Amino acid sequence: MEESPVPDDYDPAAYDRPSVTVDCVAMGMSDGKLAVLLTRRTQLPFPGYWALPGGFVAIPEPLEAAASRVLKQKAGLNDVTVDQVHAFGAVERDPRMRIISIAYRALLAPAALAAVPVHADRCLATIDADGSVSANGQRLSLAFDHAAIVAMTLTRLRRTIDDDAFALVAAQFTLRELQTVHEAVLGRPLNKPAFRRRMLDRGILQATGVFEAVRAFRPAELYVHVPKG
Amino acid sequence: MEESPVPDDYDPAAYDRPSVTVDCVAMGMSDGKLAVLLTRRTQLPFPGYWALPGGFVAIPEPLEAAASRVLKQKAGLNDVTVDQVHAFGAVERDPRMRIISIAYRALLAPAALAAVPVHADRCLATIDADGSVSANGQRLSLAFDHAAIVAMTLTRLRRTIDDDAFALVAAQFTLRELQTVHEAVLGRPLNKPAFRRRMLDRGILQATGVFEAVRAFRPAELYVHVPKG
DNA sequence: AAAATAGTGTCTTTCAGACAGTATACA
DNA sequence: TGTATACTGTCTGAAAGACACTATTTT
Repeated sequence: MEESPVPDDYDPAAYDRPSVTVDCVAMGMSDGKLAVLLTRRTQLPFPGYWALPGGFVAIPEPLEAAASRVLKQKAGLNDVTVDQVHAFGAVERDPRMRIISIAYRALLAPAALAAVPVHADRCLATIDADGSVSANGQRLSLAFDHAAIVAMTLTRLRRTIDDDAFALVAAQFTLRELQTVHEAVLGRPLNKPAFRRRMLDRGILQATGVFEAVRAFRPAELYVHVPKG
Repeated sequence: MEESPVPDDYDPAAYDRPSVTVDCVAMGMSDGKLAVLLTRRTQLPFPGYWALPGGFVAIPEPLEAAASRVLKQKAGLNDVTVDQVHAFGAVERDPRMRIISIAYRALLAPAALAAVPVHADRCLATIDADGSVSANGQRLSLAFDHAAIVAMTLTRLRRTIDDDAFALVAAQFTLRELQTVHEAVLGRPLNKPAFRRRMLDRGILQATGVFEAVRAFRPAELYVHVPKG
């Protein structure tokens, strides 16, 4: 029970190695709902399916750098901060060969999301309250285990939404916009006075004295996020 | 900006691949403190350093299976449930070559932990409140980035201690024992009446009517954990 | 003035911390 | 009876839900 088939002094280069990829869950607010960026596959496996943008990790490349590179190459997104979600390593998750994929998530501000061109092979799909993905009211079947990746990413985001919501609004935002982000991510309505109290009591919001562009009715004050103190 | 150096139709087998390992943070309660199982390295790199038990992932082997296998081979632990913590992929984390390591944590009941034989090349170290690791009051320098792995594992465990504490006590336990686990993991004392109320109000504890073995003073009642309802 | 949204005051409930008290075991 | 621990009663304060209210803007 004590001897390993992989002793410390063994040369790791002698082993067969799995391939390692990163898959990116790039999310943002679109039309009041949480959206995720998908690319359409053209090759086997899963031709024609929607998938998360992903790519292989190069040998001298840190994992986060690979995820950032993928977002730049596949969606034209520059300087995106990514956070690791989970490593997915089921043996049969790719039918071709053993591929371990490390999922990263990116939170895009409204302007960044709107700047991503959408065309036949790239779309913005909605993440529903149950973690499923849909477009035009139609639920999508994603390639590989990407549905599970999105679902787990949503679960994680719900735990950290108090801090992460600021990455999903513009630099200046109204409390109603912030509440909409929370509601879209959590998948349920929130109590307005309680939400405002809770946010303002945290001491990380600063009123600007400026109000949003005039709409049909009373405009709301704009706030900025000042982290820490 | 649109063309990737790793197009979908490229043969992934043609790429250089990193090695992939798992490292295991096997934790349990020892002497009222949170402890972690370490093995001493005998080979380069980091000869003589304490390290987390780890090993390479085989091609047809799921990641969780690799972590379980490592714990069986390196510590004689059978049927251990493991949970993924994080994938560590800094380029220089192993000076020999590019190795991406996926960290798993295991929670050991007191009996399982006590059954692991400790000798010159295996020890139980204490995880301190700040996430550092020490033995005999002496802070240890761990091999590779294993100190960061332990620290992140502790951070994660603190978020889920309400559910995970039951894996760190025996099948029957007193509320004081349960509180000691919470306090050891959180690194701070807890209010006794509040803790008891909170645990009992969850409806997942069942009093057995049996009391612990008589000690110097009044013995406490034993409880069992009944998940869900 | 009507309509619609921004923003607030306040009641109630829930729950955790604090602290003192009672209960039960052994020496 | 003393001592140390198990366990509980109750006060207080913090924070969230609910709901109605006031405030401000355009039409």
